[in-house]
Amino acid sequence: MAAELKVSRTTISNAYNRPDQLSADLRERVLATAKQLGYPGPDPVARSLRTRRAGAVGLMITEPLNYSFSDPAALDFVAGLAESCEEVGQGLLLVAVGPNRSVSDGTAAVLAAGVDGFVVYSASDDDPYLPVVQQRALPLVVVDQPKHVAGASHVGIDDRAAMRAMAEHVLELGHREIGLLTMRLGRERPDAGVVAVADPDRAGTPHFDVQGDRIQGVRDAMTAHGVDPQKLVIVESFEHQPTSGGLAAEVALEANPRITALMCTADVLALSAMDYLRARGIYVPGQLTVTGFDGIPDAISRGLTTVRQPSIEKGRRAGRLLHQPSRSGLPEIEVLDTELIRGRTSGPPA
Amino acid sequence: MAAELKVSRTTISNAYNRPDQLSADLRERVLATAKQLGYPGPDPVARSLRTRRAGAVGLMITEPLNYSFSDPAALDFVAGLAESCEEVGQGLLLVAVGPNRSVSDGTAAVLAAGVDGFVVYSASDDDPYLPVVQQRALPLVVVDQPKHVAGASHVGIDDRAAMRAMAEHVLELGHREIGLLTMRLGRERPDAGVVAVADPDRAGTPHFDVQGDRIQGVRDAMTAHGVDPQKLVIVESFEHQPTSGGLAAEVALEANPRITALMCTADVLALSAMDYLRARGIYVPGQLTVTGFDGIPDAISRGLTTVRQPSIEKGRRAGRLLHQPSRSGLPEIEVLDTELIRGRTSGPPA
DNA sequence: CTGAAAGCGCTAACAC
DNA sequence: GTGTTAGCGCTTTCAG
Repeated sequence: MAAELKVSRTTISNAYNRPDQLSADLRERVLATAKQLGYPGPDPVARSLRTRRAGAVGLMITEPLNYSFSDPAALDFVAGLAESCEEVGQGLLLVAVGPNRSVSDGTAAVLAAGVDGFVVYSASDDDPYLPVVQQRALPLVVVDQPKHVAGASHVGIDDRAAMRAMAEHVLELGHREIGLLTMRLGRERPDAGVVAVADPDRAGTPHFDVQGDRIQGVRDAMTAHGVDPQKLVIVESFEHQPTSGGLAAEVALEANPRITALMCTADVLALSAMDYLRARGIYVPGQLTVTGFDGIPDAISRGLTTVRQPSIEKGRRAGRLLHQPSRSGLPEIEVLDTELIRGRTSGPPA
Repeated sequence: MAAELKVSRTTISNAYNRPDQLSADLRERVLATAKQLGYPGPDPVARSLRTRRAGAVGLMITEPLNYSFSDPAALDFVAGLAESCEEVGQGLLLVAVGPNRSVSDGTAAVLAAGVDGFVVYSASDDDPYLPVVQQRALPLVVVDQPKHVAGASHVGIDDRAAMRAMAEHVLELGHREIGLLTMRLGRERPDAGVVAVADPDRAGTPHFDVQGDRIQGVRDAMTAHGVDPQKLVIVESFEHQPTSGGLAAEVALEANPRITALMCTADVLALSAMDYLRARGIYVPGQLTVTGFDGIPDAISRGLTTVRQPSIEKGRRAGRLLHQPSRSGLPEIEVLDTELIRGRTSGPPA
């Protein structure tokens, strides 16, 4: 350290961190000499070690990156989180631990993150990195899923109720044969294929709580309407491609050609399904009702019947939970509101 | 440090970092005791201080966050960078220093970032944070702009040539009255308004090199075709809203109703302009030719005549430059290829 | 294969 | 308003 320019290290430190602790004149001189000597200012790492604050929060992304970066809802969440970090002058450290990477590498990355707290976004309940991030013993906020993580705060919505409301809407229109297109239900690729009808085993014990809750929501509504919930055809799209929804729609209609409504657990799925149906000359909602979930701008502008959830707000809340922890120190649960949007893609069955 | 479980600190350290340096049995015992004692493993910050490696790269974003998160081209860049970081097990630290924040706060954030290198994405040549990040004396990669930063590597395209090629295309179709819709040309909001014709002063000395080069490219082509480059109507959109392109189109057509071609420096601008024109009942390309820049998926699918640039690849390259620096240690310049896409939005003037 | 000692660069307490 | 001292938690020689 350049204490040798003329004064002690404290003075240097003060020059940078406490302008009021020394004469403006001296401070000027210190800074000038520093610049001249090429001293880049206090080392942030050393400072972090001493102050025990890293000045950043970690965002652990366990899904493949192209997944997160292609879903507007996920991006909105990140934007909201980034925004709340910017507000308080914190950095946001993306820790990507997708399937392209060995678990040990990923573990190392989580362990190496110099952060003051973690946000976990939408992980499966058996995610291998969850124990690792818990081990860090830092403030932790889980967004969306898993729904229950010991010691972690949570930000999410009532997926079951929201999806149930959507299913009520569909059932009230008169639909009885329903297909549900869902994102992956487990970390492992299903034997049946990348896009396939989920076998009862897999659909019965989903490792992604959000998907599970939404399935349950549909079944709740079916039961309430006297429809056998076992009749629901669930198609799982394991990957996240622009055409996934279309493929899933095709699989669903093959599995049960009498389906009159396709409910999707994400707008991106629904929009892709609509593209597929249009290409096939199938009219929406005349011949088939399609519903989504998320309320992304594209869905709204295309008139999709969907559930709007406040994705940006989720990010902001997650940030806030980290930046201004509750006085009790106990984890907090925030359940945000959703809104059913009746668009132009749902109508009575043909 | 929990050296007191039974052995020395070295042994603990080795247990975590050098499994081969001690008996598997002892290692087991150490790890078990650690878990029992609730020792979360080596502190990443202390380790970074000692090893002089932070395990992360910083991404400095000087534009407002909603700007970056609403432009697919910018997102693709981030995705590419994140991908290359994931590959090598590095984190990606977002340092947002937008205009919502005081310069001193932003400076502090840049100075506080515990990273091994920085990427600066698309900043103005007079950005106040540029000197700060340079002061850090870390490996630095600038993407897009400014085109020349001392000591920094650069990843970008030949904006001038790419835009010139597009202008040639437009001129060859016969257009002579051209409007150019561009992103902001300076950090300060122009006096004329958020969306306004850029006065010669402002258009003549743009602080965003990319925009400047693209303007120059259009003028090059005009000159080559014997058209007075001063006739070009340049409309600057200072902010980045979904309707910005439409507003800019309106301003351009008001300034010169004889315009037959609207060239845009971004697809998002062009698509918004198309929406506006459609709402006004103006046919593209029948009555007006519209061109874009970037080659985002939406533009391609809507048949926009545009320039495709490899945004994801830019991110990957930027990451690579940081992760595997040249052996010479000298800054490197990478100029990526672009491709002119002749879509369905350009045609002969009416 | 294991231990002792040094020190990364900084800031917080406290004395002057 | 300025200097002295101690130590954040770790890894890295170097000896045993």
